[in-house]
Amino acid sequence: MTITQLKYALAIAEHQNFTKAAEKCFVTQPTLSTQIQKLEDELDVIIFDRGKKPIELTDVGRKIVFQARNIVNEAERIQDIVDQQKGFIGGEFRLGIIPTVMPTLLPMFLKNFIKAYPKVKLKIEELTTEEILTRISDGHLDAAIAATPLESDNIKERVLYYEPFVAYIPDNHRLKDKKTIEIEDLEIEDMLLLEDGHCFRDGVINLCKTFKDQIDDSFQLESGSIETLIKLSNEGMGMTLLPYLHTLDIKEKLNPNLRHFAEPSPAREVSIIFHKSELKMQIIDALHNSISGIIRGAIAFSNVEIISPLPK
Amino acid sequence: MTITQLKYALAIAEHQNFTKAAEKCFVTQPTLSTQIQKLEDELDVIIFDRGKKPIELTDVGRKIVFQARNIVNEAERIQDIVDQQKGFIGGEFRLGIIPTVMPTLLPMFLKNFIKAYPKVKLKIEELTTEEILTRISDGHLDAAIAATPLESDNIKERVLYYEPFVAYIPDNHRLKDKKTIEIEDLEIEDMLLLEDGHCFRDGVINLCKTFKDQIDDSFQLESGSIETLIKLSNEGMGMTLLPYLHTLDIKEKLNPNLRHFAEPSPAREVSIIFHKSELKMQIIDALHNSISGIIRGAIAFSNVEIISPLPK
DNA sequence: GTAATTTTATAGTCTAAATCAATTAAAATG
DNA sequence: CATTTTAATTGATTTAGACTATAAAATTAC
Repeated sequence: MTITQLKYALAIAEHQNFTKAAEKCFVTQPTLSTQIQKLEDELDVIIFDRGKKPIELTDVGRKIVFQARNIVNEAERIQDIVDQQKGFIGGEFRLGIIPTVMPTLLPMFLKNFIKAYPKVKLKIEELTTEEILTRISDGHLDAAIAATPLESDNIKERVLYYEPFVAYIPDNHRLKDKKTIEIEDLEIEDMLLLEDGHCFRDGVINLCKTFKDQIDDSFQLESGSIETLIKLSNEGMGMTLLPYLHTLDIKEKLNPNLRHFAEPSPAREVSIIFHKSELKMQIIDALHNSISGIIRGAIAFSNVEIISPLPK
Repeated sequence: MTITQLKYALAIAEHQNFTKAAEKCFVTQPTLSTQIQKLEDELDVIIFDRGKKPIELTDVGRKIVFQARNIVNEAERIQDIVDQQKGFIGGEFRLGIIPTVMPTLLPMFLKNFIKAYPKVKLKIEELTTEEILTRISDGHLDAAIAATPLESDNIKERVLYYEPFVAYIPDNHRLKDKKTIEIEDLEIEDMLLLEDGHCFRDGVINLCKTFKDQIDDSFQLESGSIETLIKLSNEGMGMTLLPYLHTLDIKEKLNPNLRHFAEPSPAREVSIIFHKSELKMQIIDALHNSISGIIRGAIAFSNVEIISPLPK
């Protein structure tokens, strides 16, 4: 049994197809066929059920592939150890970011980061929290930036910053004349919420929930972007809540519509999250430092109340 | 990087010697030399410092070998998964047993066990608790039978039975005329204790400690075997405590010297312990079942008070 | 301080294993 | 039923792993 064979098995399990898996492994398809056969012969079990199309794992196969994932992960940590020893910070790094963080945070730190760590090949994807969790678990992402705490078993979190919510009150809204908003003022019925893998949205719902127990989701409107949200709000669909960093680049003429909360401000916790195996930890540390440094100048709030992104 | 190379590195790290490691791996010494060189070339680090005799690990080398242990352990679990799937219970299994359990328990279950599981090649070693803990941690033992709880990080425990202590009171001892012994009767000064990787001995000391805070170890005598202990006791060196199973095969003429404790009897907890990775769990389960079944007839006590084997 | 011994590294050879290109076989699709 | 997709097979080629023999280096013995 070799690590290579296990990697092949993982690729086939993932793509459910020898040919595609072979491409991903940069070998020919017969190579995969023979290597998997050798593995199956050595263990004397059938791992893949070729009877079904697309190919499926047998029951043992599923367990073996799960364990193979562990072995391959642990094996990759050897290179990690060496990199750490050499102080080398580089290689491919796949980072996921949730939609409501992506457009504000990324421009702030990316330039600095690639300058500070030119050997790191960052591959950034905009993903929902849900997608992020599965992709960190299955090894397709090295880390991600999301609202926390998530309380997910296989995933560790390291807080980057706390981002207060700022209310956007359209003209003619009942709260228009208040200078600062109280949490008690929020009514889920006249609030526009952003669908964001449920995470930002659930955070806001939790905020209102403390004062309203019954929520009828059918009245809520969900939009795909902060910009749409503001436009809808301006057309009289209700007020909305914006993460603080988004308010920094809002058009100046709309600024009068922004209302800060009375302290402690409701806020979301934004963290870099990664698999508990702590693979590529040097790069995660580098990202952490890089982002923390940038954000320190932008967010000065200290007295905040964290809103959980989890439903209920 | 191959699993084989990692195994070679582990062997060399253990024996600090290429030649001896080669023998253990059933290959020639040049094979090890070249494979380790290939591994070092690929990772571009030096793992072994050949400058020193005996050979030493470099700092990175130590980390790499530690990780290699993880990888090899995880890799061996693949075969485990397959065995479990097939219901196969077999292969080599290295079991450690502490001295005060070995002579009584082993004859009781061994015959039955090898009959029930003929494919398991049991390798049994008599070891102290301390030796057992290091050998389970470094993978030289698959499991062991010892007094518990041990509260060791990497090790899981599964209780096999509770074994009460029985007092052995020599003729002319101050307690000779009591029918049953109370814990309060015990005096650490006239007690003979068996050195047993400190575990049985510490258990008894704990027992007395509840009534005496100061112990002067210089007065205590330690012997290597239960038989010697009884003889010394008979020569007026003091009373002693025997684990219940030992009293079953004591010579009949000495039986009058045995005194049971008033309930709840002080007892030791005897468990099968194993690495937290739960490798070869089917065999551990088989041993557990086998021993539990046998012991059920022999020990009928229920109202017991557990004495911890840990110092202090 | 040199000889003997132990231990690791190197060289050259052999064998087995891994991979590839080309082809066949089998299944799914249209 | 023909076409397409996909896995298995074949045979050649390259690579990797292991061996024997030997050299080099270090340690120990005398």
